[in-house]
Amino acid sequence: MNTEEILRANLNNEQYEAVVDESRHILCLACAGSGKSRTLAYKIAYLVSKGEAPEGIIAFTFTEKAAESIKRRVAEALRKFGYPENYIGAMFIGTLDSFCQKLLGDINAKYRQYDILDKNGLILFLMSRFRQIGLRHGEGRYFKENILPLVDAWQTMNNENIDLANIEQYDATLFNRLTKLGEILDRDGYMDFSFAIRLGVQELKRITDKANSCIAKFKHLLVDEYQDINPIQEDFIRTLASHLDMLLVVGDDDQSIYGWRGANVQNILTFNRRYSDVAVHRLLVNFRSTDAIVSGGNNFVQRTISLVRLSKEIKSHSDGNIQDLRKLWFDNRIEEAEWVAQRIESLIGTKYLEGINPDGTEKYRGLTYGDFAILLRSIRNSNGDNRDKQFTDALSKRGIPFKSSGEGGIFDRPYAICVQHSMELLREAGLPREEALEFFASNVLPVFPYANEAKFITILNKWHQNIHASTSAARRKVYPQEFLHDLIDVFNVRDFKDETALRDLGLFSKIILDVEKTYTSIDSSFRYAEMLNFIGNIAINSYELESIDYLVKGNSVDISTIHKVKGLEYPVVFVVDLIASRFPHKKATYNGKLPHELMVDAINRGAYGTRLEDEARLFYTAITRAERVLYLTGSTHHQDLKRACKRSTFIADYTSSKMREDKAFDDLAEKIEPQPRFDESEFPTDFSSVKSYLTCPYSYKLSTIYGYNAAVPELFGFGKTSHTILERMHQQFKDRAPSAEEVAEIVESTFMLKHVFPSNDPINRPGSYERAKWLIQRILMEYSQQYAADFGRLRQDEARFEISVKDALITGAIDLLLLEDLQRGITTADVIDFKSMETPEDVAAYDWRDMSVQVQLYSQAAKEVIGENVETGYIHTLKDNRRTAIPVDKQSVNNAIGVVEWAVRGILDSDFPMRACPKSCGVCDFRAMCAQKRQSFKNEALPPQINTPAGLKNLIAFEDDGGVTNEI
DNA sequence: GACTAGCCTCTTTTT
DNA sequence: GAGGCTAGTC
Repeated sequence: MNTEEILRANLNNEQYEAVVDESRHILCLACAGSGKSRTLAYKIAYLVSKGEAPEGIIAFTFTEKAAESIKRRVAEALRKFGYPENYIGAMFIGTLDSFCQKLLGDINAKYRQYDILDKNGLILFLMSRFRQIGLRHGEGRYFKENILPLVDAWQTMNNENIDLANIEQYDATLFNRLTKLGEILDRDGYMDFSFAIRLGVQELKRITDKANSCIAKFKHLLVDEYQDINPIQEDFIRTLASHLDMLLVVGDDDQSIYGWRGANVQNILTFNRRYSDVAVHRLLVNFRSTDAIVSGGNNFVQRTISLVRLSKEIKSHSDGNIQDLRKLWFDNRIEEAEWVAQRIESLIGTKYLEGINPDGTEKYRGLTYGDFAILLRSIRNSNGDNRDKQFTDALSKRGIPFKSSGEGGIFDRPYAICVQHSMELLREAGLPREEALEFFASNVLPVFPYANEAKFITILNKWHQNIHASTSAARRKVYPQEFLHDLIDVFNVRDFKDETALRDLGLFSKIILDVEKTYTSIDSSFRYAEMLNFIGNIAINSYELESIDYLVKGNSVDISTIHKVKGLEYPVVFVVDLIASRFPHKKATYNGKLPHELMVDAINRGAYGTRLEDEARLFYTAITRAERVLYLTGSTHHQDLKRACKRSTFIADYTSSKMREDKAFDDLAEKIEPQPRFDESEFPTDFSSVKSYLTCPYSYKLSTIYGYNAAVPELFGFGKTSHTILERMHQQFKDRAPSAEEVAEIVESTFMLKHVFPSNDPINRPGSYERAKWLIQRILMEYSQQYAADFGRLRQDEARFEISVKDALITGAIDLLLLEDLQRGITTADVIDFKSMETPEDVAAYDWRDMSVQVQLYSQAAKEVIGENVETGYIHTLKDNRRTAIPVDKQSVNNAIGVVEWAVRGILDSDFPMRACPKSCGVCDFRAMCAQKRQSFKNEALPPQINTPAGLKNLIAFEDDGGVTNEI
């Protein structure tokens, strides 16, 4: 088939027109269920088919998860066109934030060593440096009135692109604090998402000569979910697009639901006035939902938001074989939940038309749990209780499996609380032994029955000494992650069968990681208390388990907020809790600390607040999740509310001639075998996690599924800063090697260690900071001398690759030195290894396996994608400045791919045996929570061997067990 | 129907 | 601390 035929076979007319449009600016209004992802994917494949280079294509998605989904669709479209799927490794498909980070790093490598802080991180950052920022204790309540508003002001200022200098005339205190915050973030090597984009915009605006800039290769920009873009993101998009050949934005103004965090729906409403040469395409056929659901939606938007939307009439495609649309009112919430649960039970197995087979026959399956969603406006009450309780109770009673976004709070369960309270025991010095014993008996044992009392006292004593060492004594830094691991060791969870407990502790480990990332030093009882304050005040409300993961994913009913199901669809949807004053929620306006004079634009458009139209769009988003069956429910009496509830006004606004109000559990079709819909999102996608499976599948489970983190080593960041300095050298010296002085200069300006402070007297009394700096300086000087010829021919790059193996698409990135030959392109890829510099190590015992696999995978991806012929690959160990050749012949590469395929299969089968062996267990980060046994694989197929410089090697998981007892 | 005192209730979350 | 609802008054 030719291009035209492929497009016609896979797209409808509207989609086709949008894909082949050659305009410079394209606005694609795509209603719910109109196939917008498909259109995006084919647009990208179409560009490739016209001969556009894949590396010129950028696509922004709203979340990383959405990026994965788009990538899979692009891969599918590329396949139809007969191109290798690995082309997507050359494109950028991801969030605007991650693009921006990469861009900043390309412009100046120093940004690569900046840590990106999320909101929790920023709160911790402020806590750890509150004096430097000009905050004082006792100034209002510490968190609520001091830290949180400042975090909020910082992010809003950046999101709205408000000039810091303008704040001074209105609020000098705020101005000073924000100024300091910015300075200290930069000084210490941190950034938050809002500031990263702002910096990115500044850098983009500085570009005058595109051909010689780091955006030279980009030509096409596509933006998904354009209705939820905020002002600074729009500035970024606009500036970037001004350098490019094409900008395509896709979105639906009716589904803009993030105004409260700054999204500006005006971006999409006024797109064709703000850009020149705009072509507008409308994808107005909803292929997802029945005519009744769609026409109800049309009526709804007509009544509620007709004045503030682009007018459009959505059409439905077909009704399928079943449909049901009702609004129901109950006396109380328990009855409401009971009805929902019973209705799910009665619909399981209902024959459902899924689509048309390639041979033209209709494809049916029976409905199963995963086909149902229960959507709520809010998942938590203000007192912290879960709002889904009645629903989870009703489902549990009937044995219906579900996953709920309300389940996420780890402090609702005893495990994390037990850890938290154990840590609290050491808040003050002088814990009496009796009290510790009493705590152990009444708080620890009931939760962790295998816990060891004697060890509990021992480690409390050890950490008591660490934390409360007298100020005159030599200070020891406290690493709370080690403390946590010690506690988990004492609690003895090795034989725990309760996965919730293991995941809760894993998330606790993430909280501690965040603390350690931002608190450069916890070296006093005061700082230790600060950490406890963070856990007690902030972490309790803001860390949630990602309830959707490989283990619990399964086939279950989704109980979720509407926001979380953005972009998803379900055959059957219940929108529950439709009561007045909750949905629509009462209106609110911006109430932050920024001078309102500077927030006029934001306030006028209703940003950072809630208006009726925002709530209406949210409701519209909820109902458009439904494919065939939609129930709107609510109830009068709620246990926690004194007042009887009234119906949400939205119930009356949503009308359709097919609407029923009876509560009968009638069958909609005959029953057949329930069968889950094929779910692509279950596949592992990240190479670095797949890699850990090769060492020990159980360590994969502990780190990737349960989320445990390793303790931060003292020289944390040494490898990263070494890398950064090396990259900086290559960025600055493109035609000759730097001199010793020039190397020293780059080291001086770029070297950064976040957990070790420089000595006060570096010349006479150098500390580990100085020693580390001198070490890297010496090594890089030797490097630049010995490999002087490489400057000019080599460039350092973060190379990304995608390898498609049996069903899964594996994404990876490695830092490489690429040797470019003018005629033949990239011919050599070197992985630079810094690790061996930190600890003296016998080079002969160097483990080549991981590195070899990476180089081999990259060589394969490079070959397919950019036609580069990577003939040789090396591992460059900087410590001894040696390059060791890695085999990249066909057989070696195939073995590497075979190894990844083997791991993916194991992960999909949930095959996570412990593979104890003395060598790797001795250095494993997760010793404290592992029984260190030798278990067999369920899957008996052996992986291929890895071809390393030291010959063919087994995976570490198949290393000699050294006499560890075998267990099944 | 207009007005008001008093009572009830208080969200959503990615990078 | 404020928005919104209710019940009661005029």
